Amino acid sequence: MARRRLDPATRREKILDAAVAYFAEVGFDGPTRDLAARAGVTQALLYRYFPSKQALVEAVFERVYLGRLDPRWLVEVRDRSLPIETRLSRFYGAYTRAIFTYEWMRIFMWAGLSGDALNRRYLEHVGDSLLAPLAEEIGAADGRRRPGPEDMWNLHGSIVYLGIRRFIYRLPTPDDVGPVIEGAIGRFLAGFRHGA
Amino acid sequence: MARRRLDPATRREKILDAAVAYFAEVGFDGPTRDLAARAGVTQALLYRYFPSKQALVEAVFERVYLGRLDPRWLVEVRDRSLPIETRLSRFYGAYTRAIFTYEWMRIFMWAGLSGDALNRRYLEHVGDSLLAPLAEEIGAADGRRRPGPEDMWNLHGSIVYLGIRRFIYRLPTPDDVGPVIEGAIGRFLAGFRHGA
DNA sequence: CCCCTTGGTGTTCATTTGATCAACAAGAAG
DNA sequence: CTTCTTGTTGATCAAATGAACACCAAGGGG
Repeated sequence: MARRRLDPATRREKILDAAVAYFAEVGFDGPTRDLAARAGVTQALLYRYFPSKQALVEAVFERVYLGRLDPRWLVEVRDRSLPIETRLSRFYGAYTRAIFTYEWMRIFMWAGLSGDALNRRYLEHVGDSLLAPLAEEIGAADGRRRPGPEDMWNLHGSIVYLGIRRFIYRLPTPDDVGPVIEGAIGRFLAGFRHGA
Repeated sequence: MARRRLDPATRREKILDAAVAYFAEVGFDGPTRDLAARAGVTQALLYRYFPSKQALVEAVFERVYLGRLDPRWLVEVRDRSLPIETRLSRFYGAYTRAIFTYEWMRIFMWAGLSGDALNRRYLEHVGDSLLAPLAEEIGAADGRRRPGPEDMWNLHGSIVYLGIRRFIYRLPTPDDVGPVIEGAIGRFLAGFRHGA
């Protein structure tokens, strides 16, 4: 086998990169031998950089989850000098740019099905720290009513489902998600104002 | 081991029932020994009723997918003597009663992630044979415009995501999904009429 | 009551898979 | 050029897993 020495830091990164792509594709039950082959490395070497497969999986989680959500998004959402439509569009534009990724979407779904606690914590965070402020801003813009949590999850789901169709089910979806998202937000706001 | 003889048909059904529940929970990589234990049967017996694990998995697919969608739903959707809101609510009421099940939702998602062809065919069917007629009826009721496919997927996703939150991510959701669905439909229609 | 069909079990096999370890060799240091 | 550190490999182990098979016994037919 071609034996090239890399310094531990970069080798670890290469393995992690391969692991993210590999687990995203086949799930966490994928054998470490196949993963090693993809990383261009022997299976034994994985265990020099990670004590166990579980540890490698957790490093993948960390790599994928950490630093995805930018706190500045919320600051901009609260900037009431802009119309609520614009703020929501910008927020979900940034949000989908962050998570509409083959790796993120699929690893999140594999982990969700497997019952990983990180998912629930992440989604509780979405509900409490993202959707709640959004609802508050929509309520403030409307002046009379404020969307409830289920209303907000409804909007959220209508947008996220586009990523699910694309990355989980691998179905054809529009290249540019911008207009679709703006349509969803526009309908949500208009529908919220006129009626339900 | 308690050895009770059942006629092949019922035994096969019992194994299939257990397999549906088991694979829904742990995914298709779950070992056949655990499945057999759940079915109250030896692992070897599985191979008397199914030639391979793959065959068992396919039998599970058949059991779960077949006969879920009722053609009568579409007939009722096209009954223009009723307001479009009512027709959509009834349709999605029936649809969610059919698929908002621990087993269906999770097996569908496991299969989707694994890239099973049945999923794509099912979703193409949803798009072509369910959402398209729905869009036509909404267009006819509106008189001027007709929602595009992405608009319809948007409505669909906003509703299905509720099931994803409940059964995939195991997050708390309202016991009665009726009002949530009606809210989503109401907002969609109102938003479609007034604006986007 | 006996027999005999066949549903069911216990055991075993070949692979696969996570993990370990002694040995090898790349490449910096002297 | 030699040496020594250590990144990397090939071989190997034990457990898990899909599958096969000889044998056992439940329970209907005579």
